[in-house]
Amino acid sequence: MKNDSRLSRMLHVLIHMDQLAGAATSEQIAQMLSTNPVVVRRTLAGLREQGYVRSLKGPGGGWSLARKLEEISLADIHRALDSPRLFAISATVDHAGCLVEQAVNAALSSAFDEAEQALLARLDSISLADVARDFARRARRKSARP
Amino acid sequence: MKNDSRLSRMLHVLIHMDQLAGAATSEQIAQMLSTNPVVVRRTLAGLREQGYVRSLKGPGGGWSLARKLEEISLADIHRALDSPRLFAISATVDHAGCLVEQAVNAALSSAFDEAEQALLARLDSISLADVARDFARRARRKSARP
DNA sequence: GCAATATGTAACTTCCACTGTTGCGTAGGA
DNA sequence: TCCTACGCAACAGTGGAAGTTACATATTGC
Repeated sequence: MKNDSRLSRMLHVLIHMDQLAGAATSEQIAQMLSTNPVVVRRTLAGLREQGYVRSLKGPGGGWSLARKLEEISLADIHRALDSPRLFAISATVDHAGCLVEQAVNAALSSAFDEAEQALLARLDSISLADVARDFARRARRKSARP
Repeated sequence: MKNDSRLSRMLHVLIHMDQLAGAATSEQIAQMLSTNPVVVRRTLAGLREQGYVRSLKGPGGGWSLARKLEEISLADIHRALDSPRLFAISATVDHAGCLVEQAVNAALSSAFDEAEQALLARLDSISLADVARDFARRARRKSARP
């Protein structure tokens, strides 16, 4: 299976947008991400629906933040992307009546559901501002000792 | 992305194998799983390498358990399948030098790595015998109140 | 030895969701 | 009006699990 990189990419973009003065075009963002402007617009559209970013058409237009980084958690962005599948593994339901299958699925589901809840709680506890602060720290460290 | 169902399927099969008296052919197992005998042999081959099952050729041959269910954890089977990717989401590494990307990846990686460790620990704490006992409980409940 | 059974394995095709691309429509600024 | 930038539909590309076909090999039982 191929991996879903939308969450990672969108976080990356949002922090960059915060650093920029004005708006960024999907063309510019696509270059940041080494991808295509259409992919950028497609993915950012979900974030706009949830009010995290704004888009403007025409010259001088582009994308900009609609909220402060402090008010956005990593889990918010995950949800804005329509909560994509977190796990690459899942239970089968080939034989709904098979008690063995039910027992296996119960064991797996409880483990995976728990892991998912813990992970989402963790992502909810991290704001984009936290990440931006970590970025700033890395930038300082780099300029101090290049 | 399509989901990986090998773990779920193999657990299902192993419990069934424990219930059976003799060996099960890949043909029979394929019917249990609604799949193809070749897929079964391909997947069980990994478990055989790790000593969890045995296979015999010729008439009367087939697959059988090489260890007690008590001695096999769910994580053991996951590892015997070569530890497939657990998560459908991953970080990008398009710009190794971008400090924003590094900060984002650090945040995501720590959350995902933690979740993975917790999940694997949980899967390690559950033995196939535990699942078999749950199966037996379900069977009793069903026969008591059909 | 021979026939039947069952695994072992290579070499495909199929399937699915994210990703990438092209093309065209629409809105806004100068 | 022209240029810019987003909006969106409709594809093709991609990677890995799953499915399929074909054939080789080993074992049992006669």
